[in-house]
Amino acid sequence: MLIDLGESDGRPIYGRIADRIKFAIAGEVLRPGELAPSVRELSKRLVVNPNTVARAYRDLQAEGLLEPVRGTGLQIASGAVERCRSIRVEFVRGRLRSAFEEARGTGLPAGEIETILHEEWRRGDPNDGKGA
Amino acid sequence: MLIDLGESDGRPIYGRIADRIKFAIAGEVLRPGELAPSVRELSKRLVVNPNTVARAYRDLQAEGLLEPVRGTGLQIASGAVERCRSIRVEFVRGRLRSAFEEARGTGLPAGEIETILHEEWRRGDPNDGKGA
Amino acid sequence: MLIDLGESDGRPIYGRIADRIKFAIAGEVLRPGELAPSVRELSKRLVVNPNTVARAYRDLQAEGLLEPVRGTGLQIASGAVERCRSIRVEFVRGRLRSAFEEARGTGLPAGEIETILHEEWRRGDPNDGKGA
Amino acid sequence: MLIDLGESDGRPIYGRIADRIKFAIAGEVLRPGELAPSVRELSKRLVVNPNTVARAYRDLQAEGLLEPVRGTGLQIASGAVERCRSIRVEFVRGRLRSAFEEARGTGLPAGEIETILHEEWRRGDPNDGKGA
DNA sequence: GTGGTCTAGACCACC
DNA sequence: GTGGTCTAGACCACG
Repeated sequence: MLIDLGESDGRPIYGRIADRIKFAIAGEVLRPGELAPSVRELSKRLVVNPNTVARAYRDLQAEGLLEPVRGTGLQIASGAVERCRSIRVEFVRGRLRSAFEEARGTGLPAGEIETILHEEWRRGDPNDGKGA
Repeated sequence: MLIDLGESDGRPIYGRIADRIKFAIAGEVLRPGELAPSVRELSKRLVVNPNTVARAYRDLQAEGLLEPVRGTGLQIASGAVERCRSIRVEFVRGRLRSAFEEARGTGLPAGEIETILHEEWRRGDPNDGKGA
Repeated sequence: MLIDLGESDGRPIYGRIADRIKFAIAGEVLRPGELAPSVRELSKRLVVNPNTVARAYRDLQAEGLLEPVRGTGLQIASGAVERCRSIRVEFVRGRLRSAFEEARGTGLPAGEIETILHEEWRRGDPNDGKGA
Repeated sequence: MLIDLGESDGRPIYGRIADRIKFAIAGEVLRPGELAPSVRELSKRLVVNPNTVARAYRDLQAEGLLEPVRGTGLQIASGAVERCRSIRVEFVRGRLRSAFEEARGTGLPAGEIETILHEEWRRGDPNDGKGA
């Protein structure tokens, strides 16, 4: 799970870690009541400074998605799934929106952008070319 | 021309200046052989430190889009238009690709992402609803 | 290491710093994966403004010789040694070529230039006279 | 004569113009008592700002190689040939010396530099490969 | 007038 | 601690 942080596109590592946790909650890979992976373990797995993971967890606590359990660790909060689902959708929406805005900002004709859009969208589609 | 840098989205100013120049070259607002606006003039217009503009121009020189003419200014290089055009489409392609990757990384079902994609794409389309 | 920038021959400081780093990489004084000296440290050692060192490092990044590691420093890139080696010989080749062109441009007979060439080449040769 | 200034290697134009004049005097293309080309004419031929040519001529006057003749122009001074000859040799010597110093400064083994040196020297030799 | 170099110092995000 | 961004202002060479 969430071993990979994707490309280092300039976004802070802690933010990407937090996002991954959110998506894992939304996808019910992590369920309410379960413990999030420990800071030490996760930092080893990601080959990242423990402080960085701690920072991600701190942010998640601030958002009410993780709750500390004394002497045990951090537990996924009860209402977390729903909140993460909408976060997830809004995340996607925001990314797409700003990508489109930037693309249009170049002055390229919309048709040309749309062509690229189709190409790139298909490119990552695992079902593409399979059949039907 | 190119007076506006758009929203301060966190990207560095010098990068946005460089982009504007690129798009101006690609759109033939600035043509090869012409001089780019002087550092001092542009810095006044944008209410920005001259060093910031200079940095943008330096980067553009490194990409071979501007050429210094001693004591005169910076001239748009001869092959600049073509290079800018390709830079522009690669820029768009890259943005879309990483947006899609991030969107897929959330674990949202592809169909749902596609829905959002359509919504957001139409949202910015100035011609939308015209033909209806 | 690389404490000395040599004579102030009119070339910009940042360029000489960048050259030193390149030569250090080519000579494997700095190896891929290691961190380059920090901007602040090096600027102190060279009694130079940190921005000046930063500019040198920025140029080296643009050449793909250094890679940023967030919050940690700048790391010598993996392919850097080879690239530096070729940079180094191309540097030498270019200097010699333009020196020869300029020399020929004076209209001095080639034989006379060759004489001076031999004199000057021997002049700096530490082994000269040894074998005699 | 001296229509070409060679590559714009970063050296100031006025300096290169002055050099060309010196070499022309040394090679007796321009002889003492003759008039140097007028500022206007030369600036047109070189496609250069007249101020730039004027600056070169000013420097040459300061060195005593050109003398103003009232209402007529600038005349090559009487002792100019000899002085230019030695200037020419020293110019070549200086260029070669600094090129060698820089080449050695890279840390490349002397043998390797010498190889490049031979290659580059032959490269510009018009007699090379002709025969004998 | 032009760009280029350099200094000094502030502020930021990240690890 | 690290690098990155930006400002302010001085100084230089060139045309």
